[in-house]
Amino acid sequence: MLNNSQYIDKLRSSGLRPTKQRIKICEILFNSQKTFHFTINDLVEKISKATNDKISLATVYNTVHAFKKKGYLKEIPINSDQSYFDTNTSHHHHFYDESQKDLIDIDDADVEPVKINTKIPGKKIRSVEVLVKVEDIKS
Amino acid sequence: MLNNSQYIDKLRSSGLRPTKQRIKICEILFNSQKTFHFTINDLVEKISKATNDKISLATVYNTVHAFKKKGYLKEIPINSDQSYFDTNTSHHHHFYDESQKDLIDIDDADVEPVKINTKIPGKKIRSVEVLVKVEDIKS
DNA sequence: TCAACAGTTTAGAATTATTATAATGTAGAA
DNA sequence: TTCTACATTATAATAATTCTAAACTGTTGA
Ligand SMILES: [Mn+2]
Ligand SMILES: [Mn+2]
Ligand SMILES: [Zn+2]
Ligand SMILES: [Zn+2]
Repeated sequence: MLNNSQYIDKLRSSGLRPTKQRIKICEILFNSQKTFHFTINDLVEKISKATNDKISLATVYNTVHAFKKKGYLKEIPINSDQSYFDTNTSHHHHFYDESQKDLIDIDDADVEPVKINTKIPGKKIRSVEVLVKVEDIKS
Repeated sequence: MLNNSQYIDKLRSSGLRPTKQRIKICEILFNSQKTFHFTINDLVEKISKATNDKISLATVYNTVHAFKKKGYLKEIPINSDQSYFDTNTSHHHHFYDESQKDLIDIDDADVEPVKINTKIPGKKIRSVEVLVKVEDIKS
């Protein structure tokens, strides 16, 4: 969607230096029409397919965490050994296909707002996430 | 709540041999009035306080996974490095206090049923879980 | 009663995701 | 161009979890 100079602006305006590595990761994460879910490992593979210059694993972690902190990525709580990240930062919920180990967005229009009729004193709500685990019908 | 012979029956009827280690873990997990949440590490600490006989880490993992498979424990998807387990296997949702790293049950009466108006062909729903992340108001 | 077997436990090694370290490199300001 | 704070990197460290393979034990049925 955006070209490099737009990523550079985006990074600068976030207080992040537009380094080669961060721009490349922006291209991979934010160039596509569709949003998607990924693990750090997925991202490392995408990077190695997209470029000959390697980006170190530490930088991938650092960048993903920086983007998450800036709100450009969300981390999705799937109980798993690996963290799942989401380039779709709008409010939405997920199916998790346990047979295929696949995360699928649920269109927000398809979920009635979740009503919680209780609260915890001294705490404020940061997010409300619904995870619908599904599996093959036959199993 | 139950005494040892009841745990033995419970284990036997589940097809699990009632070994010393499993009975001890049953006592720790299911003897208390209130249900609770724990990590493997929490459980290991409880065991070492409750008995002089050590139970190896591998057995703790094996047993927790066996109990989960039998439906005596639930695993709660908090994105974290550690798995959280729940002795409350009835349908309910959670607050996760990000300031205190604390999991708190939400009484099921306090949550309106979550309505999902879409489905995935060939898949059936296994669970619907709501996670409400909260933090200190000041932060 | 007890031998035999399947299932279980165990210590320790292996694996995997993630984070820390500390040296080197670089973007941006002056 | 020079300087400096920030970023990247290779590598080591850490931490959760799983694997391995040998020793052990609950149960069964002769
Ligand atoms: Mn797990
Ligand atoms: Mn994390
Ligand atoms: Zn999503
Ligand atoms: Zn709970």
